[in-house]
Amino acid sequence: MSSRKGAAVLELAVLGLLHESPMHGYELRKRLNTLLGMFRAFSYGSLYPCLKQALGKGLIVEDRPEEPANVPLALQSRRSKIVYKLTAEGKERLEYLLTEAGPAAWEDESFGVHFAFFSHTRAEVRLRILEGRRSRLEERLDSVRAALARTRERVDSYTLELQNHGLESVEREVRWLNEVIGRERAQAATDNTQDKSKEGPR
Amino acid sequence: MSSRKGAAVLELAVLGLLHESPMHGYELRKRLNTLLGMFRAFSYGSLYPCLKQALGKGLIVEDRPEEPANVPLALQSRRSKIVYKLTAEGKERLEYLLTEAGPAAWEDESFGVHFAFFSHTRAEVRLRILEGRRSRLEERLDSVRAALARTRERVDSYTLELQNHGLESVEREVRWLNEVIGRERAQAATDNTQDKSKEGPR
DNA sequence: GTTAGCATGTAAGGAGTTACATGATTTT
DNA sequence: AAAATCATGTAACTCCTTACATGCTAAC
Repeated sequence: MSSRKGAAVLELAVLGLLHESPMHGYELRKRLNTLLGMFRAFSYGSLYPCLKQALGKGLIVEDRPEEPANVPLALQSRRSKIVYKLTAEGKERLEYLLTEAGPAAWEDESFGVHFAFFSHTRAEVRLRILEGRRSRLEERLDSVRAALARTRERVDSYTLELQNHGLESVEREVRWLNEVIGRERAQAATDNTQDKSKEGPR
Repeated sequence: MSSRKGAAVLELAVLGLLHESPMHGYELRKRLNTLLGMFRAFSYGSLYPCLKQALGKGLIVEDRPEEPANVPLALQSRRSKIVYKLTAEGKERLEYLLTEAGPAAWEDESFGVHFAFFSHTRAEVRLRILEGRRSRLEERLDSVRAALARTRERVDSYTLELQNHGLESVEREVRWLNEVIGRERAQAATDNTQDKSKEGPR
């Protein structure tokens, strides 16, 4: 019961955004829902507990605005903006989460968040996540296509329409992944040749 | 609040599939994940409890295969395929669920299932769901586009890439909805003129 | 006769939402 | 001074997954 697994996706998103700049919860949520707006949305009911937990783990610290010292305690506003910022541990944790290149990085719920912070991810890890995502989608395509081929007879037109739309959407995402992977590889090749002349620092 | 909300999506999918033909759980799950394979997947851990609940509500009945009467009880297999089939109440419930034309029908998680069974849905309800879905997506587009316009300066290239991909995916879905809506309207118009000559039933 | 796939189930728990409750600040 | 929006927080609940546990049936 002691070791929490943590709200993987939300935690990563929060740490990632706070890495760019300190923020308070309300703003964080807006940025979050802009960043991932097309894929998912979070409510305060999950954000604040997540912040609280991250605080408990020492990943972030509160930065409450200074009250002037001469104002009596009783009159100080009991509620004010709380700006959170990343600690060193938080940065470490963020880096760790970004380095995980397993299913946890390429499933539907998490892929978007991981991609959004690719700038902070090593090129090698990026490639593995992109390829993992691609094969995940291709598995799905294969299994649905196989099933479609098997059930040729029963054709409800709406069901078919939906499945075709789904197939096309996923095919489209695979093409996009191919483009991105292509660019990544080209980039990696360039970096490698540069490394040869410059002698790469790990 | 006495009325259960029920596992809306899964319940609908189960009733819808059982309406087409009786089936046992294992097969149901496979059909489910073919039907919605591109959008979501369900595990047995949610399917069986759902079936149990539907059984309790009298929406479906078990159809255990007949054991030959002369086999002693002790030897009868205690475990066999359980074929479920829809009851009259189940059909009513299915029809009710398919008639709901609110957010519950056009949100991300539920739209696919509702669409899949559009054959059993009245034309008027279909249109409202399709339009509801479309405006839901357009809201999302607007809000993300507005946010993008506001934060022009800060351009992380991966974040931007992700947001653009998301926008394009959703734009594509809107175009698809437009096509479907167009076809629906044409169909409705045809049906109306036919109704004039034939005097429509119910 | 043992692996692989078919088939049914349950307990514990994760990740999030909804609805509520409250306070502070800005706009009209 | 009212209304809108910014801001923080919690309790109860929902829907689903994971991991486990079991048994049957066909194929090798």
